[in-house]
Amino acid sequence: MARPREFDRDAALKAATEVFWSKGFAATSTEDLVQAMGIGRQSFYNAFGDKRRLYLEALESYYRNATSCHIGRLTAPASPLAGLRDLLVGLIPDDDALRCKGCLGAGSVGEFGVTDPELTETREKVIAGFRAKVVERLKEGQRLGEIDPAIDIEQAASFIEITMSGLQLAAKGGAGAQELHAIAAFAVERFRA
Amino acid sequence: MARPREFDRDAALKAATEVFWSKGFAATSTEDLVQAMGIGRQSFYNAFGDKRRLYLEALESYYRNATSCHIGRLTAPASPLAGLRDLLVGLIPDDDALRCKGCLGAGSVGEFGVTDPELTETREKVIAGFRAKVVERLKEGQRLGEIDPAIDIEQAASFIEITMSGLQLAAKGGAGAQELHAIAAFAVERFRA
DNA sequence: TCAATTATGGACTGATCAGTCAAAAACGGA
DNA sequence: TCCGTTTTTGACTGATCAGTCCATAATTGA
Repeated sequence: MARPREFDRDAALKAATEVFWSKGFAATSTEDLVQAMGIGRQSFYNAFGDKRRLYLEALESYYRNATSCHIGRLTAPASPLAGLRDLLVGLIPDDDALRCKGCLGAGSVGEFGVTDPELTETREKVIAGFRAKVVERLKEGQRLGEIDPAIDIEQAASFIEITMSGLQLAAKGGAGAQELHAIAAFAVERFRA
Repeated sequence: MARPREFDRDAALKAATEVFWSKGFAATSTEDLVQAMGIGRQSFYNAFGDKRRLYLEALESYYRNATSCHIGRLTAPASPLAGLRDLLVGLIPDDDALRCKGCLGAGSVGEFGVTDPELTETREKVIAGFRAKVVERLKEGQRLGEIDPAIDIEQAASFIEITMSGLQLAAKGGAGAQELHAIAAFAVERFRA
């Protein structure tokens, strides 16, 4: 019983995500956003609240999608070590333009740190779920004798997370795909029994 | 034969560096800067050019100082492996407020990526010099039998760089000092013969 | 003492910022 | 058809942005 929305909310969110991803939060203006989203100013505020709300929403959907992809690569191969390798290697796109955008999640940590509790909470919730899967795969690796039994699982999981961040920052800094793929494989190889 | 500057240029630069370090480039206003630097607006533009010039200068002096500290820790111990460990552990301050500021260099990569050639050049020059020292220490480690001779030196050096970035991003994200110290030690331990 | 030069303080610029307002338009239910 | 509700459009808000202008002050060499 009211006028229906003319634009596709999901598509607009996706367009906004791209802008935030490329430019960061602070350097993105609402004008940039409405332009990229192809909607009017008031529609923007009606549908998404404000700039910060939109950023939160974009980040959340980005995390959801990225995490699901990560877990897919982590768990697809029969070999746990291969799964971990695919996880890390898969972070690095071959396409230059895509790779040097880095990771929106890493970008938000770099830009906000721990200054925004809502953002921090979202991040930690996502990471906790993902980390559990990594731990699972690491344990499996030790059970199968692929991974050095002397390695502490929790530390190894933290190490994987750190390596992911490092790879994504290096990608943003312009490192080449081949080089980064090699480093990813190198890191996982350090676990081999 | 002209009026001398009333403020200490180095101190002002240091104050500006702190602001950029805490807030990033885009989120820092010139008003923030002149306030923190304790100087007038015109003095600011006289002495430092403009906001971007000041950022470049701040980043350069930050890099110079940080790199010298890194190399100090890397080369101090007799054991190469201990040097690498001290390098990584030393990235992580115990003080919470300091630690969660992360690294200005990492921040600049996150914020600008490869979009600013001048900034990228500065970064790459610094990293090249530092990396050479890491390579040196890795070779020494292999010579002394501390480091697994099967490990490729160049990949190991890249891996150290990646781990440094990862640790600093995690610190910015609020990770604890103990946890990060443990991960740093864990990473280096992966090299042991 | 004065001329040349640079630093300083404060007002000022047009541009852009995030966000709001009001009026018109498009729909579903009655 | 007409009413209630929501979307859309475009103008508009005060605040803040980076950077400039100008008059005054402080210094040194002549």
